[in-house]
Amino acid sequence: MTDRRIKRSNRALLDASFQVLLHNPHASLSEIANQAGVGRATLYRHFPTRENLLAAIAIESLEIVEQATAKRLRCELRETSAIEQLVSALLPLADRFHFLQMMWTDIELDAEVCALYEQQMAALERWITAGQRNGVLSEQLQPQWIVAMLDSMLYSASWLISTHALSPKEAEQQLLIGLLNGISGHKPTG
Amino acid sequence: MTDRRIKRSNRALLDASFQVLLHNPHASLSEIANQAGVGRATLYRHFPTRENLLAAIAIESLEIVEQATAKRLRCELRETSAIEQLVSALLPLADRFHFLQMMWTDIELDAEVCALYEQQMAALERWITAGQRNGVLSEQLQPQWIVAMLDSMLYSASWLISTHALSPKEAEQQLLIGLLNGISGHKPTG
DNA sequence: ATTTAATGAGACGCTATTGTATCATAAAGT
DNA sequence: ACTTTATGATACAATAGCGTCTCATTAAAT
Repeated sequence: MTDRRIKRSNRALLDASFQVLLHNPHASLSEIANQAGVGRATLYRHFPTRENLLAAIAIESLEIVEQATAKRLRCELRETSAIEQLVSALLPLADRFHFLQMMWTDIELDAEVCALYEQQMAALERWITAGQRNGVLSEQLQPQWIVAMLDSMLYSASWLISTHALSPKEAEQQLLIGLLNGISGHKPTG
Repeated sequence: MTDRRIKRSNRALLDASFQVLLHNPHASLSEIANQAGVGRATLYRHFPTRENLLAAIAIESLEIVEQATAKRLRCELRETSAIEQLVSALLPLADRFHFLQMMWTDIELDAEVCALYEQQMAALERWITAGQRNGVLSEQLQPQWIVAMLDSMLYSASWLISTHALSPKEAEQQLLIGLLNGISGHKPTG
């Protein structure tokens, strides 16, 4: 019933377009098709319009993130190690965050993208609020600000990794210290 | 000697293009010229190419940032309040950071842009390194990571302000707490 | 008042990209 | 083996944006 070629082309296109657009947001659909090893016509058969393609990548990205976080977010946040684990799980996906942020202007009009995004944001905010109740997270900060910090620091980490300023290991370490303790010198040790 | 009209058109173009591109990165030069209340031909007389225009905005943005920070960065970082003052000075310029980040792919090829950028980054890193020596900033973190955190959190703040999720005042407060102390609950108070 | 030159309006050619349509081929399903 | 259909190649029309040029107008400089 379902032709294997469809799935194969679809994968090749989603993978290639993600990689190509990540490094050149202005890339034409021809370039993308070439990089995917697929005819331009085939690209249009799978994704009728450019917006459509971008939305598809965004949705896949959001689903990947969801898959990596869903289990962790389901159980209540009780100790700091859970945050460390979340960051560890999310950091390898920083490219996806990068893409979503970079293309936000183009994809924010898509209903499914928005729905997924808001859904995940809501889940994350609930998790964080629980963490605040449990004393793991500061109650001085608003949940949405903590979400924003997490998001933007993942982006920073991926940036520094991609420019080889930091190794992935270093980046993760720095991110956790900075996120959890801030940048202040250790005055609490007084 | 110098015709006032030149300066006036130039200002109108720089201001309008910054605002327009901030909200629609794909805006055409026609739209920009319209918004500036200037003919399209005039735009081309001032900025021969699109890249040229983008670079000009970037350079102006970097100069604005430099003007706002130079004095503060010149005197050594000795106490936390200096950081708070830097953030206060920088937060109103978050739109400029936003622009630079959003257009980075398009402007990173310009020599002057790169020079200004690296120069400011270097100054900031020196300031931070001094702050670490003085015990104001954590020595566990690499200067470039602290820079990245500052940058990305300014971006986050401007985002939340622009979406009306946080008021400017709230955003500044949350930013400072998060940046200096991190998101952890107060375990040091034990 | 006269000269200078920046501007606005518009026409023009050019290129790149988009999206559609066609048709032979070859791979997959039965 | 036979049928179905996804694909690749190609041609095509349509659009949009870019960059150049011209010329009358009008503001500014002297």
